[in-house]
Amino acid sequence: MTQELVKAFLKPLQKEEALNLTGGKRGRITIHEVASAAGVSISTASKALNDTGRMGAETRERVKRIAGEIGYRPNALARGLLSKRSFTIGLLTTDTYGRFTLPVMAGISDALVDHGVSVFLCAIEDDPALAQTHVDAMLDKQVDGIIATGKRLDRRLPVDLSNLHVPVVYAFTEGTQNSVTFRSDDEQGARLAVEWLAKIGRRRIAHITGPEEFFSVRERAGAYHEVAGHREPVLYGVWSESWGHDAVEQLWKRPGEKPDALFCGNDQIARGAVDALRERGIKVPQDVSVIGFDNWEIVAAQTRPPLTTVDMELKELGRQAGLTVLALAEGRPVEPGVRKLPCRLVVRQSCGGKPPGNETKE
Amino acid sequence: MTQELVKAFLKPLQKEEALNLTGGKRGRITIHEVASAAGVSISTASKALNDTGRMGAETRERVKRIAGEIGYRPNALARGLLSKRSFTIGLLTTDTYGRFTLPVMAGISDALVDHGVSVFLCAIEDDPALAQTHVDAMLDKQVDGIIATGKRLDRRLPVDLSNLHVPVVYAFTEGTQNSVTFRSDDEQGARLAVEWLAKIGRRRIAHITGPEEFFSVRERAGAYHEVAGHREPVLYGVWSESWGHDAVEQLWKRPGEKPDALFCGNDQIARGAVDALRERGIKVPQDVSVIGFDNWEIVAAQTRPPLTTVDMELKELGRQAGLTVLALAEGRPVEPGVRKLPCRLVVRQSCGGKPPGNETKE
DNA sequence: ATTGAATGAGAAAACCTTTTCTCACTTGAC
DNA sequence: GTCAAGTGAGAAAAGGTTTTCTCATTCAAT
Repeated sequence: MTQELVKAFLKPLQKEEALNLTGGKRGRITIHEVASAAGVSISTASKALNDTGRMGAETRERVKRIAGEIGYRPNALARGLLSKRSFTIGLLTTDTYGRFTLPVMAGISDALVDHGVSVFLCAIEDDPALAQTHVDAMLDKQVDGIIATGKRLDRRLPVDLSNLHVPVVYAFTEGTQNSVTFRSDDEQGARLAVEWLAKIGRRRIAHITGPEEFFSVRERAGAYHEVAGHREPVLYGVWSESWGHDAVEQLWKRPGEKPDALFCGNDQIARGAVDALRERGIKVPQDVSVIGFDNWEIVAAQTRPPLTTVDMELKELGRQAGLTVLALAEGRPVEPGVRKLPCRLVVRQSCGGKPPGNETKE
Repeated sequence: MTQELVKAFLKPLQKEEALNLTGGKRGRITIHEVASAAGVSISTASKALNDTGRMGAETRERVKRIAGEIGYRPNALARGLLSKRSFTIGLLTTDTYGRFTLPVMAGISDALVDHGVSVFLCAIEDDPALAQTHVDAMLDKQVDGIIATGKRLDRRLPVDLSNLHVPVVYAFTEGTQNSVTFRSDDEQGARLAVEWLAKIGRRRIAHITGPEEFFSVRERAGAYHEVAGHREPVLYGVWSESWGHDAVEQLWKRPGEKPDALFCGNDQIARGAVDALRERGIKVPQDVSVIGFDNWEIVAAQTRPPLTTVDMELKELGRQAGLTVLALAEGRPVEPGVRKLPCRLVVRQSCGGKPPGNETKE
């Protein structure tokens, strides 16, 4: 037993010296260093660190301890070369502004960081050539998968991802046949908003929204009609504050009874509407309730009064997209199709009805 | 000559068959496939594709052509393993909101995409553990460098990057000793704003800004005093619309002559100020000029009237940070120190003076 | 004809890690 | 005292690419 011990202590020293003389490399610490410091072979070191193979418990512990002490971290490139997994995914987005991409990104990162996966972010405007460049770069780097995201549910990315040999998941953008797509349930979100207005006693609910060619606009308008009926008009326009402002002008110029609630297609429109109402001396929420869509903090929370609005839970959407692409990368089966994630109502002060306080934060 | 040709055509075919039989691999196309398809060795294929080594022009062309035809793309992992360059950098940010990070990111990506470099985006709130996790993951993946960015010039990231063996560049956040840091020249930006107001004839310029503990607030206030003197007060507050609103109330409640211009610390404050002025029946820009800071499109362009504001050129800042980290990664020398990048005045309608039209877009 | 250089192309090592296979040694049973 | 089984650990291959070294051939010059 003593002999073995002596051997065990002599051997590493010899190797160490030899190695230090030859390879005074400035580079990172490799498993080579660990092995020689621990007086074992590379294979044993590897097996010790990965809890695989057969070896004495003492050896395993010693290798692990020494690896920790000298700060060994395995080279992901070398590991990936063999395992065919780079622990890297690509996020492709057309939303340069970041309004939708950032929460999605946060969710993805959040879901994947525990799995050691990093995310390449590539903002491709609507430039097919740029998109292709980025996709190529990602594939060269052996990404385990790609998540495509955009700023519109009904738009495709300017690059075809359908025949890649890595899994692709679509989030908040239109996917291809037989792909997995995550999107918000705008219908349910709109219903949530209108039902809330109804619940707090509003009866004349108008809907001011974006361009009718947006799929989500039509979906939201559909749900609005289902719940609110057809008593008040739907005003289609653009996604801007000034349109919200103008729409209120239009509504209040019409003869007859005025709406007692406005369901707006996004927070910017809602904000424009609130401003217009205030200018007309109409009190929000006492006289008219206003509800937005998106829960874009910077707009919704800074409006006076702060906007009650519908949150599309984009972070959760990103989280699920991340987990899904990971599952696909690991070969686990995933049912293709479109998954609609429910929206959530964020109650602030622009509707009245219920006191603030249950407002959930981002 | 004919014999050689025949040989050249026979050889690849034989090899091809052999390879197809043995290795019906589902994986990507490797240089192996290129070599056998072209009837040359791997080494020759590599040299042909990289324009290195000695070989006949015809061989080189043939290899290149065939590589193109069968869609060969080199495996960046394998390449990186040898070359010690992963053509990957990490972007670390504490700005989860993306207000500052996104333009910076766009600039970095823009500058580096041509060099084949991809960017890992890691949003670390203020969580040191999360930050360390991300940094470790990046280092494991052998990033060629790291860019650290934040939402405040005078704050450090919650993780120490000073002794990494990869280059680190700081952008819009405080760097460490002997590092390269890029930041906006807030002093010059503020001067730009105040001088513009003076130029269009304003004499009583007040300054409504953020918390005094922000370095950039003090810098901007300093420049403001230099140009405008001390006739009007500086109102320190928070970075919100409501503070802009309140500050105007304060200013107009005071006895005596009122300001004819407001230089605001950011666009949100400016917007709140504009709203407050309108509520008081004061016309912008006829009675009072208002100027913001940040050129945050979503706020600046949607304000009525649209805000004249100072753009910090964050995209350019990102571009330079990207090129710098690349230079460092390639071993080119870079002078350490803080580089201040000039701001740019974006003229919209909230100041009057000059008709709109020279507004530059993002 | 023989040498020398120049040319074209391949063999092999290297990068770092994981995994499979093999080998030597110990232990318990006969 | 021999055998079988079990145990601990190392050798070697693999992954895809680049690079250096070596070899064989050609051609010009002696």
